[in-house]
Amino acid sequence: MAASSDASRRPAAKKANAGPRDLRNQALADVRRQSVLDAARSAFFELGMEKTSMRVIAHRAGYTVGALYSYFASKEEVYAALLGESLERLNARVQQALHRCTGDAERVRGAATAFFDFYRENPRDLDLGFYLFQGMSPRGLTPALNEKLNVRLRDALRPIQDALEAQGLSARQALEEVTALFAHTVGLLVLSHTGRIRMFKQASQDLFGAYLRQLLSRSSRGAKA
Amino acid sequence: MAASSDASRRPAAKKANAGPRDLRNQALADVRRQSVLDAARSAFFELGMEKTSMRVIAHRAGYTVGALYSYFASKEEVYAALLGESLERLNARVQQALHRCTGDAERVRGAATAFFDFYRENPRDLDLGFYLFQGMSPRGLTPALNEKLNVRLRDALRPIQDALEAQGLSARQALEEVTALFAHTVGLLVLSHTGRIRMFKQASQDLFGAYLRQLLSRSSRGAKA
Amino acid sequence: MAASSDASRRPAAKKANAGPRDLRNQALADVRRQSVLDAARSAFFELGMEKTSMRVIAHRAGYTVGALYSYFASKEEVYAALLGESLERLNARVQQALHRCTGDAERVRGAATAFFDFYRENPRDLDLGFYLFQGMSPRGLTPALNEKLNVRLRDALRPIQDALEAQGLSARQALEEVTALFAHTVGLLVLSHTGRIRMFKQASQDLFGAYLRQLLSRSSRGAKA
Amino acid sequence: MAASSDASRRPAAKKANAGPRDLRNQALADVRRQSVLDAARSAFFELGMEKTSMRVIAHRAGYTVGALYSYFASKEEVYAALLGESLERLNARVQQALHRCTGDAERVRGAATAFFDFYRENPRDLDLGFYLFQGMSPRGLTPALNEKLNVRLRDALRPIQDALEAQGLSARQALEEVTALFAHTVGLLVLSHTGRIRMFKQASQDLFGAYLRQLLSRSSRGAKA
DNA sequence: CATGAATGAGAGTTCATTCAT
DNA sequence: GATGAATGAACTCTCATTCAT
Repeated sequence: MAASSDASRRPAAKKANAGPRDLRNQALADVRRQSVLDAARSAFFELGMEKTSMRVIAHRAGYTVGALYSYFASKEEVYAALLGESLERLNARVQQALHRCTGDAERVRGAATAFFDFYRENPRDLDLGFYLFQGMSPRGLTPALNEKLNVRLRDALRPIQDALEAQGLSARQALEEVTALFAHTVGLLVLSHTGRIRMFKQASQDLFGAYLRQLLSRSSRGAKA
Repeated sequence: MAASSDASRRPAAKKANAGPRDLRNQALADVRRQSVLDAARSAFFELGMEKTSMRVIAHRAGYTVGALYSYFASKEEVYAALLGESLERLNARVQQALHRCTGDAERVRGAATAFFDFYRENPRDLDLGFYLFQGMSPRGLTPALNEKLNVRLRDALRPIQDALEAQGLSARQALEEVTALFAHTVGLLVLSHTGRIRMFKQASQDLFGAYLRQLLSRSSRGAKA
Repeated sequence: MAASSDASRRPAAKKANAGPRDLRNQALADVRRQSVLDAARSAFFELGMEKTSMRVIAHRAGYTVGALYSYFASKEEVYAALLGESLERLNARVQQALHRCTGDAERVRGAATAFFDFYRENPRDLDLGFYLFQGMSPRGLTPALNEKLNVRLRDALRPIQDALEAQGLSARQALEEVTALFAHTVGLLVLSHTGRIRMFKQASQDLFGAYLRQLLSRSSRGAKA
Repeated sequence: MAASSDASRRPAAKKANAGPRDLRNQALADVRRQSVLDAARSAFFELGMEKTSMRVIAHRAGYTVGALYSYFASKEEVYAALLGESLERLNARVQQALHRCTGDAERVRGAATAFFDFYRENPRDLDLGFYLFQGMSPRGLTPALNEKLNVRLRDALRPIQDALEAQGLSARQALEEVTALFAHTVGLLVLSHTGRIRMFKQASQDLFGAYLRQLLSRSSRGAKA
C-alpha cells in the first residue's frame, strides 16, 4: 500500500487473480525474498547497521548484488522490510502475553513486560527502529510506509493503554502513562545496550520492575479516586 | 591515564618536562587542536554524524585533511574528544543550576531539569553520546577513555543523587532513583528527537515534569518514613 | 536483404511458406512487435536516449524485459527499427507536401520545407538518426541495414533533387544543391536544439527561409543560363 | 569564476599570493591536472563519450580512480575542461589564420575555413561541444561555466562577423550570415562524420567551398548595393 | 512466446588514512 | 607541523543480456 512510487520496480508482493502456476512462482518469489531478508537480518544483527552493505547481504543470501534489486528497490527498502517484520514480531509477543492475563492490572503488567522483554532480548530490533529516522533518504521509506510502521508500533502499546483505561484512568491519563512507560522502557534499554547503565551497577530489569510497580500503584489509586 | 594504548600514536596532549619554548609550542598546539574541535562540532551539529567527514572538518577548520592527523589519530578520536567536551558543558550546566537552589527537593528538581534541558536543547549532544556504541570501532575509544567519559557523565548526575540522599533516601534508593531518572530522561529525548513521541501528541517537557513530581513525592515520602 | 547476418538470431519479421495458422500468429507477432516499438518510441521521445533502458521499454509495453528479446535481438535493433519508422514518416510527410505543389520551384520549396519542418517539430527523430553513429556497437545495425536506412533517407530528398533538375540544373548541380540543403537543414536544427543558435538571437526558421530563397534564386538562374 | 559551488572541493586552479614553494607545487599540480586532461582527451577521442569512464581515464593517466577527484569534482567537470581547451584551440587556430589574411573577403574566407578545418580535422571536438547539452547534469557545468564556454565559441566566429561588416554588410546581415555559415558548417561536418554525406558521394570540403563562394558573392554585392 | 530471476560487469562517487616532501 | 596527492577499498545502484522454466 505504500513504498514503490516507481512502478517499473518490482512490487514487494503480488496479490489476486493468479493461476496455479503464478501461485507457485509467487510462493517461490516470496521464499526468496524472505531468504534475502533473513540474510539481511542476520548480517545486521551481527555486524550492525554501518557494516551491513548490500554486498554483504547479497553474499550471505547467496546472490549477486544486482539480484537483490529484484526484491528490494533500495537498501532502505530492505531496512523498512526488516523493521516491518520486527514490529510484527513485537505485536505477536504482546498479544501472546495478553492471552495469559486476566485482570486489568495483570494485563498492564503482562503487556508492558512483553514489550520490554522483546527489546531487551533483541537489542538490534531497537536499533532498527531508530535507524529510520537517522539516515534514511526518500526512496524506500515513503511517508505512507513510515506511517504504517508507526501504526504497528502504536498497536503494540495499545493493549496497555486499554488496560489502563479499564482500570479507571481517563483516556488522557492512560495516554500519558503509556507514553511515559514507553519512554522509560526505551531509555532503560538504550542505556543498557550502550553499556551506560552498567555504570550504575544496575540491572535494567529491576528498574523496569520498579517503574511498573509505581505505575500500577498510581493507576489503581486513580481507579479509586 | 586515558586514551592511547598505542604509544606510537600522537597523544591528545603532552605534559611534563618542557622548556619555555616547548610550553609556548604546546599552548599553540592546544589552541589549534581546539580549533579543529570547534570545526568538528559545528560540522557535526549542522550536518549530523554521517555527513561529517574528515574532509569537511578539515575544510571548516582551515586545515588540510592530513593536518588533522597531527591532532587526532583517527576520526573516532575526534568524536571522543567532542563527547568529552560535551560532558564538560553538561556538568557546567548542572553545577550552575545548583547554585540557584537551596532546599534538597529544589536541588533535585534543579539539577534534574538542567540535565534534561541540556539534552533537550542540544539534541546532537545526545547523539554524540550514543554514537559510540553504534558505529565506533576499537581505535580512538579505548576502554580507559570510555571509563573516563563515563565518570564525567556520572558526575553530572551525582548532585541529584546526593540531594536525594539528603532528603532521606538510602544510598541504594538514591542510586536507583537517579538511574531511573536518567533512563526516563533519555527515553523521552530519544523518542522526542525521533519524532516517535509526537505520535502520542505529547510534549516531552510535560512528561518530564510529571515524572519529576512523582519522584519528588516518592522521595519526600521516603524521607518521612 | 537486410538486418540479421547472424542467422541464429530472431529475425525482425518472417515471410514465406506459411499456413493460415502461421499467418495469424505472424500477424499477432507483428502487432506485438509494433506495440513494443510504440512503447520504445514514447519512452525515447519522453526520456531521451540515455534514460531509456530495456526495462523502461518493457514496462511501458506491458512486457517483461526478457520478452523484448523475442522481438528484438538487442537494444540497438530496437533503435534501428525506430529509425526505420521515423524515416517512413519523413517520406510520407514529404510525399504529402508534394501533392499540394505544382510548379517546379514550388515543389522544391514544398519538399524542402516539409523535410525541415519534420525534424524541427520532432527533434527526437533527429537524435535517432545520429545515435546510430555515436554509440551503437556492431550488433543490431549491420551494414546492410544501415544501407537500407540510408536509402530511405535519400528517398526523402530525391523529390527535391528531381525538382531541381526539372528546373534545369544538371544532375551534378542538383545533387550538390540537395546535399548542401540537407547539411544546412541539419546544421540549423542541431544548433537550434542544442540551444546554441539562440545565442545569436536568430530563429532557425527565418534562416531556413533565407537559405531556401537563395537556392531557388540560384536554380532559376541556372535554368535560364 | 564558475564551477565549484561546494567550497570543500579543490579548485581548478589557484592564483595569487604564492611563495616560491607554492608556485612550484602549483606548477606541479597543474602539470598533473593537465596529464589527467590529456588522458581524458585521448580516451575520449579514441573510445568516444560513452565508453570513456572515470576508471578508463584514471588508468590511462596512471592514477587510481579516487585520485582524479583531486583534480576534478566530477566526470562532467572533466568534460567541461576538455571543451574549454578545445575552444581555446579553435580560437587560436582562427586567430592564426587571420594573421595571414589582408583584405576583408580574404579574412572572411580565412577565418571561416580555419573554423571549418578545425572541426573537420578533429571530429571529436565537435562531439565535445554537443555532449554538454545532452547528458550533462547539474554539477560540473554550471550556467556560469556554460555561458563562459558559449562566449568562447562566439569569439571564434566574431572575426568572420566583423569582416562581413567591414565588407559593407549591416550588423544584422552580418549576424545572419555568420549564423547561417555556422549552421552550414556544423551540418556538413555532422553529416560527414556520421557517414551520411558519403551517401551523396560528395566531399564536405567541396560543399563548404561552394557555400563560401556564394556567401562572398552575396557580401560583395551587399557592399556595392 | 513469455516469464522473471539472475548474472556480471561497470557506472560515478566518497572515504579514512598514509606519507614523502 | 602541515601539505596535498594518492591510495584502495568501499559504497549504492543500473544495465543489457541470458536462460531454465
